[in-house]
Amino acid sequence: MQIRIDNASNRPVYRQIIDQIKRDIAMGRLIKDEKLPTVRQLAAQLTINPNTIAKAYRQLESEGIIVTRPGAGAFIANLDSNLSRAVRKRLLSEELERIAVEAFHMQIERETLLELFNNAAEKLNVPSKGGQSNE
Amino acid sequence: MQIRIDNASNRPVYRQIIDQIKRDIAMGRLIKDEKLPTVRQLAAQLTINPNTIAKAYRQLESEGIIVTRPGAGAFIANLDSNLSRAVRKRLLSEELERIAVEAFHMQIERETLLELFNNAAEKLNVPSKGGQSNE
DNA sequence: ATATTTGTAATAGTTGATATAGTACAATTA
DNA sequence: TAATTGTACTATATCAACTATTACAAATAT
Repeated sequence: MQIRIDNASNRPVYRQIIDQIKRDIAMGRLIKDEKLPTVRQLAAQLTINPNTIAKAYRQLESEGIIVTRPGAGAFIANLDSNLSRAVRKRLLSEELERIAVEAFHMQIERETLLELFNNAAEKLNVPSKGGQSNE
Repeated sequence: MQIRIDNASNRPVYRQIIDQIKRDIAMGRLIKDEKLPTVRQLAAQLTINPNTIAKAYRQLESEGIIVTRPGAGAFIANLDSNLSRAVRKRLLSEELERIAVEAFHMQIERETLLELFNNAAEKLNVPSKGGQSNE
């Protein structure tokens, strides 16, 4: 488990941990039922307080990303969003619109932005069809 | 000037103001040299502290989005990013990759995501070619 | 000229999030 | 039975965000 904390970032440490675990899952580096490092292990490895790791794990569990069992450890869970598909699409749209605003002010043209988008979608493992419908 | 503050949001008030002004510019609702509401006006209208508005304006000025003159007011500035094109592209890529991770966990397929992306780029005014090059 | 309006600055205080430190507990594992 | 694991709790420190208030210099209006 390779996690890098950027202390210069204004993004909270526990958030960086969440981001990177979710990213590793999306990239296929972590798969279902795989065991995550223990709270104390990861805390020692990153030299940060165990409470911070625990907070990240708690958050990931509340999102359904991992499953934890005291005494056993933390494990990657099934993919299963608890939100309706309409809500999920709205959330993503809001983020995409914010990026579009940024692109405008950064004077990045539509074609370039589309290229960056395709790179991102390909780099990560955004599935192509086959998902269940829940509109 | 129509600005809506969502007190339930975890996004800071001064950030919401920045977001909406940049959005209005990107949508063509605010154009160059147009005058923004005064700090005290907007503070009274939104019933928040003038310092919060001032903070938003200060931030917008530091980004080169607006120009302020004590005694006169705040005005929409020219489009002119101070960052290199490479840096701008990297910043946008990082945000797009984070969205791709979210899309994966939300089980939104690539085609749907592309559709949402196109909607966002069209809704906002992301220009299509013609921008200066600075790679 | 003078008074008003404007953005800015500075100080002081409150609240909430973030992170650390330390201890303890119940469930699992060895 | 002993060690490990995630969780819970209290206490403390720091920082960002926001409010409240006052003051100042530049621009505008009269």
